[in-house]
Amino acid sequence: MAIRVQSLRDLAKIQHYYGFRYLLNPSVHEKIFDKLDLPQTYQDTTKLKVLDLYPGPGQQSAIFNNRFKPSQHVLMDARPDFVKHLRELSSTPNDSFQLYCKDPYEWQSYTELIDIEKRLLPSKKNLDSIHNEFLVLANLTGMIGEGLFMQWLACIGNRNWLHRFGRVKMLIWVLESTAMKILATPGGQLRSKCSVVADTFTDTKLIATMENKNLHKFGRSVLDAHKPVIFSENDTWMPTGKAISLLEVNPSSHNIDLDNFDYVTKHLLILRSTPLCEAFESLGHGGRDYFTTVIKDKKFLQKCPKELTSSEFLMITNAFVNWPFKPDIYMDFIDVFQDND
Amino acid sequence: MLRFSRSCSRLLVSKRLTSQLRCVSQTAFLRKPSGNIDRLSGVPGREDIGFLKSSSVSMSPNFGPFDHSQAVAGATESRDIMNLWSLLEACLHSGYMERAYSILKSLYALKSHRTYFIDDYNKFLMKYAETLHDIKDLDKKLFHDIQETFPACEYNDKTLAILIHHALKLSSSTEAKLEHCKTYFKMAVSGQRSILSNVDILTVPNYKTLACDLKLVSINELPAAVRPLIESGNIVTGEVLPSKQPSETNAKALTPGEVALDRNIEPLDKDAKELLAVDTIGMKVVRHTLLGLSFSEDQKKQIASFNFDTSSNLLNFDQGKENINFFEMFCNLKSEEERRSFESALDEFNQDRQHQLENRATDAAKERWRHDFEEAKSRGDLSIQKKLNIKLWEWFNLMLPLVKEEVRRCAAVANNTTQEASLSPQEKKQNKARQEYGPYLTLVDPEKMCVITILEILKLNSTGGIIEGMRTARAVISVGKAIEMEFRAELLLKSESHVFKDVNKKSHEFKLMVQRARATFRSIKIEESKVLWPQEARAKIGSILISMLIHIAKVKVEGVDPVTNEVIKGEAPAFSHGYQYHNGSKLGVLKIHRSLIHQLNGERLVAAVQPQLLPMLVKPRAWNSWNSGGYYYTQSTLIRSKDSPEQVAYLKAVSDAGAIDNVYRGLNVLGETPWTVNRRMFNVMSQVWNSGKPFLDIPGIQDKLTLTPQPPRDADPSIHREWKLKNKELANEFSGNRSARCDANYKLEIARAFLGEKFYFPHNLDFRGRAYPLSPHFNHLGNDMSRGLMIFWHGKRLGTSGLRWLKVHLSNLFGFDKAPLEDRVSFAESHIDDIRDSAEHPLDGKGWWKEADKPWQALATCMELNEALKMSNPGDFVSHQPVHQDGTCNGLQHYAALGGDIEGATQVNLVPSDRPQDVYSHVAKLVIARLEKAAANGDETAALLKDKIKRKVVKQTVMTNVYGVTYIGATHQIDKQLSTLFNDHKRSYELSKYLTKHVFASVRELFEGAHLIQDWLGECAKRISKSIRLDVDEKTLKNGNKPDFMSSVIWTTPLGLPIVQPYRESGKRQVATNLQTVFISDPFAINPINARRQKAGFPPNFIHSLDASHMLLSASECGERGLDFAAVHDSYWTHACDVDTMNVVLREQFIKLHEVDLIERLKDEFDERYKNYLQILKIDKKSEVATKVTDLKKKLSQKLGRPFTLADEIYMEKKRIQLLNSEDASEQAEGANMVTTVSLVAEAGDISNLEKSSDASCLVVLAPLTLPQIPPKGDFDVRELEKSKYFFS
DNA sequence: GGTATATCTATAGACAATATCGTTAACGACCTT
DNA sequence: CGGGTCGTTAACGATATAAGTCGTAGATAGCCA
Repeated sequence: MAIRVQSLRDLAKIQHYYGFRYLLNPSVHEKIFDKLDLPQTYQDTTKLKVLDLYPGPGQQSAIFNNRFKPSQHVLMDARPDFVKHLRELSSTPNDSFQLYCKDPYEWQSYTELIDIEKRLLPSKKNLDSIHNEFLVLANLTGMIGEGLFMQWLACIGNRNWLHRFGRVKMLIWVLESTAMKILATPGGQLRSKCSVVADTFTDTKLIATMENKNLHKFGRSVLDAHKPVIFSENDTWMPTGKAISLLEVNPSSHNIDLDNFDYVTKHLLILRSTPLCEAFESLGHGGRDYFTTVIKDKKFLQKCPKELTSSEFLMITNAFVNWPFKPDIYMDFIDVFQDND
Repeated sequence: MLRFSRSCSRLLVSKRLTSQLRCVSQTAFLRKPSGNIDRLSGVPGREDIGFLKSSSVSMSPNFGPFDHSQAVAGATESRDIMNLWSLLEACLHSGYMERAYSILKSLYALKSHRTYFIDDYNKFLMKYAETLHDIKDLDKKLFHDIQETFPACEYNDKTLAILIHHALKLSSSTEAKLEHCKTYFKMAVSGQRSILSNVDILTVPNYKTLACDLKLVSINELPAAVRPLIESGNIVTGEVLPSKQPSETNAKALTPGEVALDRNIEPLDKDAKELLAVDTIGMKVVRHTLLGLSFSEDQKKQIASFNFDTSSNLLNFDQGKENINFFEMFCNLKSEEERRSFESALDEFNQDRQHQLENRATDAAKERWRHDFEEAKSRGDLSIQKKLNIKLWEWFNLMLPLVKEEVRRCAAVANNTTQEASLSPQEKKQNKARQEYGPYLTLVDPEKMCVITILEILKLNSTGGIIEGMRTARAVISVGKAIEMEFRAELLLKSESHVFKDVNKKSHEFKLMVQRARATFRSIKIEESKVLWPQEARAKIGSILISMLIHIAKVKVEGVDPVTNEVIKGEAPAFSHGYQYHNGSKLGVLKIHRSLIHQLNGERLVAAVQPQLLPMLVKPRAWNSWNSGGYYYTQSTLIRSKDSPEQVAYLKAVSDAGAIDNVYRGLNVLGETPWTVNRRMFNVMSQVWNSGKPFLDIPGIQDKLTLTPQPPRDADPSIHREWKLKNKELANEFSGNRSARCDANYKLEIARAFLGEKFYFPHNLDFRGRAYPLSPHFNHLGNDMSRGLMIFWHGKRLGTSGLRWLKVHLSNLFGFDKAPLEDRVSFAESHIDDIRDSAEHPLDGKGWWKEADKPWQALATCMELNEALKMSNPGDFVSHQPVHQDGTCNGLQHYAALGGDIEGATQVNLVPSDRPQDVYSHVAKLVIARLEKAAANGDETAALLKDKIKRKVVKQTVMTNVYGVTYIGATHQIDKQLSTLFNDHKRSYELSKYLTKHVFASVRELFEGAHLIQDWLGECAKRISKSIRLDVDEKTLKNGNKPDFMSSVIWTTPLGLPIVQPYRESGKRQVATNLQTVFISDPFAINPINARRQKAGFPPNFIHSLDASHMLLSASECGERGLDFAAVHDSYWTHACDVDTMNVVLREQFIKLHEVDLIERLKDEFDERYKNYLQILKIDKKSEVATKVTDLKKKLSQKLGRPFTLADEIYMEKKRIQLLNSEDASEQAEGANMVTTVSLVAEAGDISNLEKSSDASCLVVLAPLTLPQIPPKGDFDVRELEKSKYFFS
């Protein structure tokens, strides 16, 4: 039986949105799913298991469920007002549509769901292709959203958390500003560590985004390449003043040590506009001497970090790993602020 | 010609400071004295210990308020002035006269500075004159400048002094000299005497010429400090005149016998001569005096062979060498008279050593490196693991040419001798930067700069939470500051030798006179050096030097090639500049290479301690003004308030009015107590230290930080997170241990240097008036270890009472301090065997002393007691051990006295009683009672905890509760106690949180009165910090109804010290340096206050200001009675035999302090100080007042044709007050008739019942600032405590 | 219905610092009337 | 000679960074009479 799809007006009656913003207009959702062409990945939806994180008012969950009829659809949310609403929604006699009242922010919640209570048991797939039986939906448009997204990205790099099951596709709603950071291109204004990491470990696409005056900041190339569905802010609730975007994250197959890569990109991107030959010195004692010896390409050494592609960063990381006098990357932190003159 | 007079340069400086802080504000009209303060004088006939005089001064200050209006109009200008000054000074001393001249022009352009401009011009003239050969040129230059370039500027007597000095120097004939000087003296602004008072310009020979040769002035007109020098007539010739009775003050310093010795010094000098031929005459006398005393043959030999040449015999930082043991010699002397002459000889010797010490520190370090290097070279030792010093010497030699080259370039830029055209754009930029920092970089000898840079960087290792390095920002500032300090010291030394040049110090007595004259000279000079380099300049030169060091300093390194697994040797920079992230913000770090770190752990770096941070060998310069006292060659300020120009201004005003002499008196007593190192304790500690093992609070040697093994890559994120946390914890512990060991090392090494020496601690105050020694590493406020290392230099016979107190002291140190005194005595007596064992076998015995609360001090006391008990009459033992008397929860004692709260007073032993009350046990009991009640109601947590509550659990929290500990802080304290009982970290924290609530509630219950006062203080602070002054600046109000609050809480302590809470928003800016930009705060910026900190800090700060007053009062009284006195805030120390006297004194002083109702006086002071201030209130929209206000606003808004803003409201009210305070009766009437929003609210009277919090139904109004009613005072009479045995015990 | 209490959410701020980039103000050279 | 225009640059301000904040104030709900 179909899950109830409600009007924006009705859903807006839920008292607290906890700073999150959701696309509620069903027709836009349908348009998005048309564009996503999920059946191509999930040919047999009877085997499809979906983990729906921060489903909130559950509009997208309902539409998705009605459209693809996955074998299991777990909605994880712990926020009282939404839980109340979702409980009603999931009370329809549809076994696959299950509410799990735990906070998706806690790693603990997943361990309990999967390893302890064994309520959701995704299959483990190899790294040859995108996981075809497991999908993650999430809305990270709240305050903690950006941080959580970055951590999930690290999980993809480490192949832990949900990504231990394989290359699990994720459809994630994020703030437009976050999406811009993730999709920033080499040389671009917003190029930063997270976009390099996203480039390296995933294939990420902008699927949909909210109409606003900042759209152009995505860059023509991104808009042209991804052709996102554009929707109006009136299709969403609640108005937070910040636009939201939907990203499709496809983990790529890779075999890279995240920690070293992380260290190198983090440090180089601090001096994002300094030529490499100088910026290398900030990687450790004698960095300039070492890297300028190892890397012969003079032109490359004149480039600056913000212009580098992910594969160039990879190359530097490899050189770093082979450096006999490399610093201890795990000592790269500050302890408590203690000051005494 | 408009003339203004200034009698001496000190005044000049003070005026100059005033100008700097002065603000062109019209606030005077708001500050009509109301006579409120007069009312405060209270009981007639009671003496004023400072408050009355001081508060009346600070109430109507001669400078403006500190807020945006100051910040914008005044402060930016005063910042400009300060920057220009420091640049002017730098250029003058670097010899960039042209640039200096153009800076003068800029200074001249600042109108508000105009009156003080002549001082700057004089500085210029002084330097300029040195380049001339004919006095006429100087004359011409001056009159050209005064008439043409700076027409609004008048010369003063200092200018004339400069002219005279040069006239004497440049004129060849006596006639010419006479003529010039005559002319100049005729031009005197306020008399010849005034000209002659410039001892920093006129040299001693000048004075002599003027007085003796030219006979232009009479000897009586000379400044007092110089007069004896001239009178003795012993200037250039150096001939020893038949000893005339030395004039005035120094008469006492010499006994006739010594003078006699002076004259027939030859025969005795013979044997010494073979050993050392370098004694100066003065030192011969010292040696001679010493040899004349009744020493053992051995000691006489020591003295005879001791090198009294101070430059080669500063402090002994050498492990192998044993310095002469003055202390032992002193103790062995039999007669009082001998001891006195010994001390005066030692003091004289130490004068010279202190002088050397403060001036030669960097050279000493460099020499040590060179020495080690050459020694290694001669041994042919070229091993890879070179000794640290050798490495440093190599770096020094590599760095020096770079620095020299940079200095050269800076000079070239400054002299415009670069070929701008031929330079690349980058070099042009560089040169531009050089123009800014160049003048500062060319002041100090490049060699010294190199040494300073290296030392500073090594010292900063592992600071700022960076594991193997330091923050860049800190490093650059530290280096810059160190350079500046070096410059100041050199400058002082240079100008001193200028003034005293040609003065031959051949005679002993003459030397003493010179010493005295020098002291006067120094005081003037130090006070004058108010100019500080801007942070920016410090950062810039620091970064230049550091980047050069980074460039050249290399270390040998080993690493494993990850591919081939071969061990590879190589060379890497010893320092590396990089960044780290913390919470998403970047932090510049300067990392030190591991191999160097390793070496640093093993070696001692003590030579790096700046001498300004060591105890002094001579009595500190006595405090007599807000910036004069402490060390001889470094300026220290009375109050440590580096970033609060506001407090400095108040302090200055009060100090100039002479209202805080009581503070100076107390502080000087603290500084005059001589100390020495407890040699036996030092030996025990050294032994422990050298073992490298952890012992008591000394951590063991640790090799390097090893992190826990990393979890597998695909482990759950939570596991990764835990791993990271664990690592942080490890690193924290590691660096904690390292710094603890490092700190212990500093202490021991300093102690080693001062073994057998007599030393003093110069003190100053923190912003609340609490006294701290200026030497930070080694002082009696330190931990148990440093306290155990120190004893009084003077010894006093124990006597019966002393012996008893010594026993009590031991018992107290064991934590057995809540029993009646008799019991404590018997506690010690029952452990006689343990005491002997501990004293005689500290490390290989039973180690009873280690069980004490304060083991090191306990051991020291055991040793002292043991020695005493060995004697047939222990009362005859001469004891050096300080004995402590501590208040029982001193904060609460003050609260109880303030509130007259009998219950509280009883608890903290203000009320006489047979046995001491133990607050902590009492609170523990209350907590248990509460928990039991809760447990009975079925609270499981309570049931679980109720048996766990011990005195110790609550102790710290009760103690810190008075000092405003936060809920979180208290929870941590309790958790520290509980976590030993529960294994589960999280669980114990939960329990602690629960328990904290109950402890707080219990304390509150027990000290009801104290908490009422605490709340009252807090509420006052809150209202004050949320108040608005009437004449605020527009900028303050820029954001609607949320103005920036600018008023800090200000009060006057009973001793008259004005306290300004310095809590303001940080206001930092980015400054570009060579390495990176650094984020530093601008000391001149006046920022909005931090209301939360103002509120949270006030109650404890107020109490601290009281306990500080009590301490200083007790100190000066103890000094008066001839006691040696020291204090750690609320713990008072003296000789065992003097404890009884001290106990009387401190009780008297406490009573004296609290006889006045301090809270009432505080409220009156607040009412006066914050009169006419406004507060923002939210009241019920529907109330009558609210409607009136709304109507008025509407009306005015229509009239203005725009919304009526908060700024308008304030402006209107300001106008009204102005009119009301007017002299003109019609204006007064007009003011009385004026209706403003504020007047409407004020008319309504008490509107506290109308206050609302909800936003919807309330109206924001301005109301006059009112402070809450004082809580009622209880019946406790503070005089009772006179008889309380356990008040302090 | 009202008020004392406990829990919940929203919210700002301390990004306890620095590199970089865009905008604006200021300055100066040059040209035309 | 004045003024206007254009170009350059210094100066200032804004923004992003990393990636398990957190403390608090204010609102709301749960409580009782």
